[in-house]
Amino acid sequence: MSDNYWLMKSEPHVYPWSQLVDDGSTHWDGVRNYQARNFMRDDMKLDDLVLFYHSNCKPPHVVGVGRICKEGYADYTAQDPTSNYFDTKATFENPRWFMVDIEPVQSMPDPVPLPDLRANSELEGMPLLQRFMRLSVQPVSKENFETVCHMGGLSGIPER
DNA sequence: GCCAACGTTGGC
DNA sequence: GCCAACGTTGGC
Repeated sequence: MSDNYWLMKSEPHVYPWSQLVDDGSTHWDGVRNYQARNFMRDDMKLDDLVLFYHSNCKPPHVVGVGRICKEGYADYTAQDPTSNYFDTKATFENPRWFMVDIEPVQSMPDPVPLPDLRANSELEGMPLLQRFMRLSVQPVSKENFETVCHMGGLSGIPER
């Protein structure tokens, strides 16, 4: 099993954690950034765990742990002219954009606000906490992942 | 709602 | 292939 850990951002007014819990799983469409795409296409593996992060809210916070339940495949919204994410350069042969599927594993009993993450010296160097870090899909070290789980009130990294 | 940083686009 | 203009992100 791969031992990669991740963080994915979602704006709660667009797609909140509670929606993922209700849906049971979702496809992570609409990512239009090459670095984030490459992570999803090349590096995210089945059963990898993901910190689900609510951005663009007060305060931003980590709200749950998810799991990759389908590895990278073509983001079909790029080929759908009616979609907000339509991209004229995406074709069946060369889909250009990729997505994964994610499902909820555990909700954080105590969602972890960004200021708390910043205040924890154990998380120094965590990509999320770097200035002007905009990547919506980013790697997290196992150590950092476990620390955030503890801060959120979990006993450790969830079973998958 | 401000705005800095950064990614992308497109003219040349 | 440079680079200015533009759009987006996302914390504050």
